Amino acid sequence: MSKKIQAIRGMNDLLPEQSPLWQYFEHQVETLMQRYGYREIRTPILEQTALFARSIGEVTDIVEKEMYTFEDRNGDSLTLRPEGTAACVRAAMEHGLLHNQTQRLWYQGPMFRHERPQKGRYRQFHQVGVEAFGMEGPDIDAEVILLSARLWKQLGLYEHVTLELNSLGSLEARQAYRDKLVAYFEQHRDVLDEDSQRRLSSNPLRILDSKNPDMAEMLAGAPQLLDHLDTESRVHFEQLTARLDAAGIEYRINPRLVRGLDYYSRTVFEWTTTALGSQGTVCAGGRYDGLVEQLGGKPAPAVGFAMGIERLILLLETLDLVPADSQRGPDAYLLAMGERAEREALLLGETLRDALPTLSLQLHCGGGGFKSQIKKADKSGARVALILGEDEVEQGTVGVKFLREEREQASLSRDDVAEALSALLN
RNA sequence: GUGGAUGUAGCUCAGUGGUAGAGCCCCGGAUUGUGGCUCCGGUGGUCGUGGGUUCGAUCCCCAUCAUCCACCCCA
Repeated sequence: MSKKIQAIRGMNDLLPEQSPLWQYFEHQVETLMQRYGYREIRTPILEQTALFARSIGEVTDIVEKEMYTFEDRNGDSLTLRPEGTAACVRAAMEHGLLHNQTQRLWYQGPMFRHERPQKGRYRQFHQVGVEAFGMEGPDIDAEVILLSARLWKQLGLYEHVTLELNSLGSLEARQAYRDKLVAYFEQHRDVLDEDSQRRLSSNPLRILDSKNPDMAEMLAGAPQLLDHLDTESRVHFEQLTARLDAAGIEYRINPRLVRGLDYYSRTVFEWTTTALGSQGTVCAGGRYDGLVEQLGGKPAPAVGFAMGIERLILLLETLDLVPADSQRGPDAYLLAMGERAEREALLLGETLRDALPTLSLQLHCGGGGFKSQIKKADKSGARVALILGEDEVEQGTVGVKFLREEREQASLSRDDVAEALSALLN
């Protein structure tokens, strides 16, 4: 076993049994995006390392220790994208999509992070993301949240996820709050655990999120982010919650919700579930008004989110929300007995596909006895078996045996098989 | 990166210090051309890998790799 070449740790094969569920999910997403007027953008999975260092933040865990970074043959430092927003902003800027205009974009694809794999967390995983540029009001924040809520409703997940909401304020307000928070933590340095000591200089806001019960009391007395918002951000946040209230979307304001990426400001949100163990975040995002400028563009407000497809698929499976017809077999399975029948079957299959564009027909190949062929027809999940044996060849007919319903076997003339078959199946 | 659990047939798992079994799957037969149920038979494993203890290791010990779960972090 160990000598055999295996997939890279944390990178999974998606097997045929799984792919219908993925396709179902992807189809839901595509139509949803289309319905809200979002257009798809596809960017390379490799980018210059500097793009991520400059956007996500030099001292975040992602950039410090989780990126797949390596040298190109010419010495450039390249990185497999750990998230989608940076590349999306880069591409939009590069092609002038942000020039004095608004944009609603979405993307989908693999992301890479070198973390220890566990349930719902993989080294290659897939995200669907949404990014809206050039709109600074709370209406667009509300729109992307409503869009995600609609997806949960479509998938039957809405009752199983919770929306958590917070505001980080403007970059300036956040910086001021950060200083105040660090000062508070300095006073209680003896209570801070090892992780938090480390974060004190790198990402003090994250300390608020700690699960360590020994620090709970100290954290409860810490200055609150929401008390230190600048006026504009507070108004923005109030207008957002008012819009969500009007739309009937429930949420929980979580003053300790801080995102791990540096570029967020003002609105941040997460959709979480308790059904997946410790990887409970299924979708997360927020506003990142400063990022475009930070990456060298003309300042443009932006808001977006990303959802983890593996986690959502896992959730659908856990909650038994997999649509039943996603595993459907072909309409017909065509089997043939004997050399001459085999040759005719190949052509008959083509004839039927020509005449009936929506027909799904699987041809039996590889010979075998009648019994084994019909057994395979059954296993394929097909609704009918089309039988082309020596007798049928002789008589210029084809047999139609229904495999999943009590119906008499039919014999169709080869002259008008397509019409007759189509009529039988409807 | 840290901690814990687990690695035996394609899958789910038993099992023993004397080199292995079940169920499912797959193939064939009972039924010269009619599946799902039943019965019978068959294919399939260097017992994750390397080393150690032992007359002998799949079992005991060590290491290593992988998977899973949790921490951390995050989608």
